[in-house]
Amino acid sequence: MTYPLYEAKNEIVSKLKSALLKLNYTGEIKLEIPPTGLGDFAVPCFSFRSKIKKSPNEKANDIIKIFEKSVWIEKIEVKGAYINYFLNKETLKISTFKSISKEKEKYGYLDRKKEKVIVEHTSANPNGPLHVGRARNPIIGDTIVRIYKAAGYKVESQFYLDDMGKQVAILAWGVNNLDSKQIPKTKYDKPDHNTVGYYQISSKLLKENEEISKQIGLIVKKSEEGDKKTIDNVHSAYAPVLEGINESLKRINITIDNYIPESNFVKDNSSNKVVEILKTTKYCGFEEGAYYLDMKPFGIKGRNTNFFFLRKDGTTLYATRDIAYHLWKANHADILINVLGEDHKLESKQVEIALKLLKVKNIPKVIFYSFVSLPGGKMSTRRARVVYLDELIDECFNIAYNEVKKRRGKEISEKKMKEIAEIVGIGALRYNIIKVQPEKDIIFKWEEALNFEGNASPFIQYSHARACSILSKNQDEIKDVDPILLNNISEENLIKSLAKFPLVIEEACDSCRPHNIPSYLFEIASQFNKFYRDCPVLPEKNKYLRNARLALVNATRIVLKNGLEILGIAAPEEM
RNA sequence: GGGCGCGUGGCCUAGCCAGGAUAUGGCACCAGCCUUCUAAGUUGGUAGUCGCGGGUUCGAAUCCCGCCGCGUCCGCCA
Repeated sequence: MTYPLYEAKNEIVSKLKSALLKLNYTGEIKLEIPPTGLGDFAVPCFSFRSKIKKSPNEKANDIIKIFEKSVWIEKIEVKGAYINYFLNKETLKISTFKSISKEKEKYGYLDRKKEKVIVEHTSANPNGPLHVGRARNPIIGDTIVRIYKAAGYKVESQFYLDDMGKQVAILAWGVNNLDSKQIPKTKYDKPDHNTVGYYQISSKLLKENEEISKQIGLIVKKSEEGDKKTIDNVHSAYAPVLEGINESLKRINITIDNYIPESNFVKDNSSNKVVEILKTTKYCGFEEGAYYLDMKPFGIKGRNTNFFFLRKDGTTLYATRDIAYHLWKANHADILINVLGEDHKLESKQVEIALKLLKVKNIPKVIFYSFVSLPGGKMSTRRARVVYLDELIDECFNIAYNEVKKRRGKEISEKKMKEIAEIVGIGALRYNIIKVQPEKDIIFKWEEALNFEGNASPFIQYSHARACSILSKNQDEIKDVDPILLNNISEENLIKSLAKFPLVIEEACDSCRPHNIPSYLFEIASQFNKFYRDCPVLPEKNKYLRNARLALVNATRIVLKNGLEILGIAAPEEM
């Protein structure tokens, strides 16, 4: 499928190319979006070179002299060093309407591609419920999954399950040795919350009691040696935690396609194969029976640049198994994306270097996010200084519920109010996290997380509900739609923005910027509300104009719904 | 000590990768707009040395160098 603005851009670029050729100008063509009122596309002429010395303004004038009008270009202007292009409004209106009404729930989505993508995200230690500190991970990850799907890729999400480490060993020891009476009751009757107490108590005991510390160490060692009984025992300890995590994720519209246990790569011996190859590289070093790679030649700096991949007792380390996992992933997909906390930056770099030494071509693209911290500092499951994701979800629901009750309490049923509150609350949560660039620090403040006004999901959902409300009140068939009749400035701006949707998806995907989607949807919702203010739809007497406006409302509804879908946020028909 | 990331009105944030036209929007605050399609909306206003100092350039929030602040990492942990 070819979307309207792609046609327009192609036309400008190809005409510009031939103009430059004729004039003997050289240089790269950059299409920009100019400030409001100066046209739809702009080309700066600073960088064009010519034999005779001329100012950018003179060059721009030379170019537009030989530029012909066309289907897409209605007007060309020179302002300073810029050529400003004004699109033919009729062409834009007609083709945008045609495109949206043809593609419907697929509008904006890009052509199917052959490549398969694996997105690894969340991968939390299954020792307790997800907390807000790492809550960005599933939300960023799942949004990336949805963006890549919208961009036409086949996508699989994976949760790398750390079933061998010390964290799960501590948990397993607790489950095996502690009496359930010792475990404090939690306010959530959920398997992950019911289990985390074992972890918290045994990690306290671990510090105080050397014998316990030894026993936990033994669990780790046996796991790493691939002892099936131990691995199964650990599995039954963390299984309820994982079940609880899954439940929470499901509530915020996230499902993981596959859980990949770390122990797989010990069982199948692939981590040992990684060790054998790494040992043969010239960067390999040996220290008291343990093996490492010297990372200095690869630009890694710090107190200690040795990257150990084999202990003196012959067992592998977390990073070694991670390398084996990536080796496996590289053979199962064309594009790999990892969503990781910023604490994994060094490890991720070490894995990347090792993969290159193993001649792996398919190196993952990694999105690092900064931790969400509390006003007093960072969160910690061990010290029980946490806000759990479940608490945040419930708070979002409660606030949303109060809002719905305040506004609609007299009109709609309790059940309906709860449905709406769930949709609005979850939306607010996901939107608030995804609208900020992953690498920015977030200090978690309840009043900000739960602000439902302005640039927040309820605003967008509300606009969608408004559109649905208008459409549901219309009894007549929407036919003979003539978009050319829509010449109010609010209508024209809205149509232009609707036309941009595919470009936004492409950009969000190519540059891995999930936060582009929320800002685009905010733009659409704002413009729709301005249209709503300026252009009455149902009361409009002229039936042709009324039909065209109804079609515009429907087109907006489609874009809002499709866009919210990419964010994993439901689009309610009423609020 | 070193590496990496971040620093934009009182608070939050876009733009930075690919330098370019009056720096984007939101929250809060002030003043308006509901007998008309849901006011979770909308109009206007107050508010900015783009952390600081240099440099490159016709032009720097954007690129380069130095410094400051915050986060994070530098385990035979995960």
